[in-house]
Amino acid sequence: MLIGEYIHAIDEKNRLSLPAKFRHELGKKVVVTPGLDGCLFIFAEKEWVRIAEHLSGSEGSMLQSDNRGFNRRMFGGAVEAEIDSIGRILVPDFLKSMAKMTGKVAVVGVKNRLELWDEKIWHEYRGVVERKADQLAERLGQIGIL
Amino acid sequence: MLIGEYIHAIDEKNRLSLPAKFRHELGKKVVVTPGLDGCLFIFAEKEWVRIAEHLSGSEGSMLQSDNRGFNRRMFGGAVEAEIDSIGRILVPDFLKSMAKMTGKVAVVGVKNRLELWDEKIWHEYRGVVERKADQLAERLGQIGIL
DNA sequence: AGGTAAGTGGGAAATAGTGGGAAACGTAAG
DNA sequence: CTTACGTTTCCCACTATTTCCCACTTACCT
Repeated sequence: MLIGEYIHAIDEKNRLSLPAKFRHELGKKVVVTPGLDGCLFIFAEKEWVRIAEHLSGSEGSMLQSDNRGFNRRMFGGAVEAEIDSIGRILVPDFLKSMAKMTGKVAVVGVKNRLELWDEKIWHEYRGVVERKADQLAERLGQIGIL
Repeated sequence: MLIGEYIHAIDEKNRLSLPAKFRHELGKKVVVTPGLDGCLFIFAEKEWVRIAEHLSGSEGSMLQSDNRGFNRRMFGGAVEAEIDSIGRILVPDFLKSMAKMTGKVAVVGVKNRLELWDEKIWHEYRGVVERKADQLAERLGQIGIL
């Protein structure tokens, strides 16, 4: 399971080190796609296949036209990336700019995917979620944590 | 069952000794996550698996904004930590700063989890709860607990 | 009072992350 | 067809961080 948060640098050659902790689970090939809320998603190749099937299978769950748009963005923007010998991937310019990445990037494990955020945007986002304490507590209660 | 309160030091390498009393019940792997009211939660690995399963209940969750925020906090904020040979774990910087930890940490057993508090914040919090104790007791009585 | 267990701290070795340069490749112009 | 330039890919080296190991101190139990 992919969990945890790491701050890494993306350099002028668009190289990004994936945290060592994630490498074994990701394998050597990953897929980078546009994400939601201003981040990018990274899936292990296997997981991507599963997700892709699932997305095309969920046609009924939203309006047809919305579904088409979502799929075009997801699939059209997706890129295969090899993890090189020292654990880095290349993030193409168009994805890098979609996520407004400038230097420092937050690499966040969210169960079955990684998310890439511009560091500043990530911290703002996290702050917003944190302030919704009531909702958080309620959901934790539902799960049986509290 | 995890009960009791201990004050331990967290050093500049982010190492924190877990009280010996808790070690057997926790096993050798634990998961540290953001908690509520400014503390961190620690779960035994087994307990975390149970929680994660509850969280990943619905597959459509990725497509709903509230779920994304909640999952990002729960999974992105969580970290697996091995208890080393002398009973210490590493608390990553981002969690340490989320809980505003500075040197002394209160390690509190709360049934199925541990909570980590900055010592100062913990004592303030406990003071507030103490002052509300009468009201709490009355409520518990109404519910029929006491 | 001595022995054992627990908590704390520091140094050395290993690893991870970053950056730069050289080689390979492709493209375009001469 | 050749050459020059720009881009991409691969490889190496440096630095910072992390991890492991050992030693000291304190507290507790016998």
